[in-house]
Amino acid sequence: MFAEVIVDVPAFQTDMPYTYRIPKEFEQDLMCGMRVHVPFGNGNRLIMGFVVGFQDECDLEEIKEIQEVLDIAPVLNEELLSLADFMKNSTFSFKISCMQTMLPAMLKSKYEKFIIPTDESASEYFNGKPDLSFKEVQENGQLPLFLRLRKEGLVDLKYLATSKETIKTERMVRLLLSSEELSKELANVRVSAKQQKRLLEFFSENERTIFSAKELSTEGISSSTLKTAQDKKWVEIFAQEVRRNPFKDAKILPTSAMKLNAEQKIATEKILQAADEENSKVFLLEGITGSGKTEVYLQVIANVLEQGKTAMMLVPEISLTPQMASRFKSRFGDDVAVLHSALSMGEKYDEWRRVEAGKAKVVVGARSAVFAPLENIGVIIIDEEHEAVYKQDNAPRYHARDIAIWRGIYHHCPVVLGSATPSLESRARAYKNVYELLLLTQRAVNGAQLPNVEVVDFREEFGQSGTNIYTKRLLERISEVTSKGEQAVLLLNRRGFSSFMLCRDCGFVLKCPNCDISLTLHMDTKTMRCHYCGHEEGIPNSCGNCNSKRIRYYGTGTQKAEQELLEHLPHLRILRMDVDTTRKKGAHEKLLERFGNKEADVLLGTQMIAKGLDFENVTLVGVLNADTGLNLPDFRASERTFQLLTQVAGRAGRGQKQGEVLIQTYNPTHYAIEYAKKQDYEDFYRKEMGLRHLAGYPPFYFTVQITASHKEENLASKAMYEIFLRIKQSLSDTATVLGPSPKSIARVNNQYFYQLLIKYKKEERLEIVLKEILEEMQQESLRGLTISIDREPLSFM
DNA sequence: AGCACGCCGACT
DNA sequence: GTCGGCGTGCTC
Repeated sequence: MFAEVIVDVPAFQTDMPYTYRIPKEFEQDLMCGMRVHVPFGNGNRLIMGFVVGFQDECDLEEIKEIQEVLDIAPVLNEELLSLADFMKNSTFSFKISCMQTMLPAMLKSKYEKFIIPTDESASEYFNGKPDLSFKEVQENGQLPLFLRLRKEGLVDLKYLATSKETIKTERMVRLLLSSEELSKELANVRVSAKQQKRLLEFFSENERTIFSAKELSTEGISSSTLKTAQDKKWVEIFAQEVRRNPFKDAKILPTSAMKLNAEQKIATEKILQAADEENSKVFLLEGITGSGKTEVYLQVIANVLEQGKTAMMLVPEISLTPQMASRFKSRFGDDVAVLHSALSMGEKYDEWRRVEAGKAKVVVGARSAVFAPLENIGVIIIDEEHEAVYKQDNAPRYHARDIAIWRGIYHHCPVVLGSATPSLESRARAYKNVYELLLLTQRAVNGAQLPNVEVVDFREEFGQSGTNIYTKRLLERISEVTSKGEQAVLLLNRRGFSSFMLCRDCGFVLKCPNCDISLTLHMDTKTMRCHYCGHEEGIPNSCGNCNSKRIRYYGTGTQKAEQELLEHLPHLRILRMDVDTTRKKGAHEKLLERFGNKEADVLLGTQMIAKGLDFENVTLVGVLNADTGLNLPDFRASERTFQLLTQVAGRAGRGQKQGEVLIQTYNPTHYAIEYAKKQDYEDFYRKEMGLRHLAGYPPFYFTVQITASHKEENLASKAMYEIFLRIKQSLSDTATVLGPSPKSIARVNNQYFYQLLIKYKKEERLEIVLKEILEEMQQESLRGLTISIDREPLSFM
């Protein structure tokens, strides 16, 4: 018997199954979707691979044998295996990358290399150790020595592959004595053995016979005491598997379903009807902020669970919306698995395993949770479907929405895309009845109204209030609202900005030595860091160009905004929420909890405060600078600005009290701001669609971005030009190609980047042509050239 | 990706 | 002469 294996070598030449002999002892049990370790290549280094098929015979001359089987059950089921095929084809990426992306990082293998003696005469170099780490030998500069020894046949290389997965265990103590034996031992115990006596007493006072070592230690029974007791055969110590539960300290109270209004009811019923009919249609749930989309999700999921099915819900980044996670936990308790980036690798793995074992029937998570190994899915929901984070911006460049729709078809279940400000792509599909549109036009809380929005023109205020962060009008409103005991949320829009260092004398900006980009200031680590290659250096105190000491650091701006606000309104209690204050695990939740407990009057923060906050005492939302981001070279700049303003405006007036929103801007007449003021998505949609139509952008056209990179600039540009010609001749005349052009950040990690953008309506051969190009560019033995293809890119920078 | 092989320039 | 630099081809 032979197995087909996809090996962990993400490269064009190896992106295919390799055949391996199955050891006799695994012939019966090896299944598709299991992980194995196999020898690969000349040196027979060990690497991980996934079994994807079987063969009875194989006519290859040399066949190697599977070295180790890592799983007792497949980690990728049949569905996910065929999803990997879909992903590979639609994102132009390697199969192995797709498969790895679908699994928690803990299931990745790590590889190590050792040098071992093969002859006694070599033992003098090993200091009595059985082997030496290759890496350490290399770092010590001893590599040439050992390479020579290897040529003489005295040492050899040994490869080791290990799965990272660990199962957390806890030391448990079980009493082995009956109650009679216990009292006997207690009577006999020596007076000097105080600790042993304490342990016996503890067990005789308690009914339970099993305690964790941790519990006992809080009772003052140390682990050395336990060891002695174990030697005396009083107790047994054993390891028990424990779940790394990210919610173990959270206090979560159960909640029950709320009453739905008429619109919510219709939406819920339509979705449930599709679920009943096993209809894999896609709904676009367009509901104004505060219209109770979440309650619709919750009731749909509750109903689907009652039918014995499972459910999945994606959110942009759950750590940003802890309120959402706890809302799900409150309603569904331990049926919910939460998967998001703030969890540790172990926590993610344990949540994943609960899903895989069928113990969790609802998955709530960020982008990659779309691959959760749920079976029998009854509904898939994507909240805030317009968010760009649903698209992964490195390979495989998949969009969670596409994966969700694929899985919906596989499971015959509906997919719900929810948003107050749908992406134009989705809204246009609803218009063409590809998706079914469900509208929520009313705020769910009885009597809650959409807030009044006022636009304040910054230009008229310039220099008046002694600050260029706040207008007089906004300061007045903050003062008034907070004096009534109500709260305010202030958004500092940082889109398209990062913190950098600038010399006031010569204008020098500190840049990365490897990439054409300025270094970003990180106050938490006190370093300047490159976001692209990870290069790091200390914060300079003089200019590297002219030696001037007059250096200015442009921070996130939140500190400055806080400081200036305090200068004007010194009595205010301000909570600042930005990268600096939310770095620590759980800090985000804590800040929000404090704000919810009214420990502060004002919550001041960057984009992260725009989403999902639901505090009924917030009656004022201020946007300090609405314009940032409007002028980015991105055709979605207006859409993004409109979305952000609408989202943040939706934080006001969620309870009975009327809310108000104040938008400070230099562009009061820009349509994104005018429509945000009216909170009118539909009008914005029509206006923006008109502009996209004129300019020939999505959703009227599909887009594909091709990027070529090489460490020699002319080779990158030459390759891109060849690709351009090749594409141009194979496209119909309804398609256009923009470029080729150097990327706006032309050099990253000492590689030069060139790109082009294809806009097309219908090109049936495009996928094939792109695959051909990828292959050809490999075979031209243009070494060091990397081509990447991004379908429907969300950023053109 | 990463390993071995093989072909050239810079040293003992 | 040989050590080790990197370009080339291949991995069941």
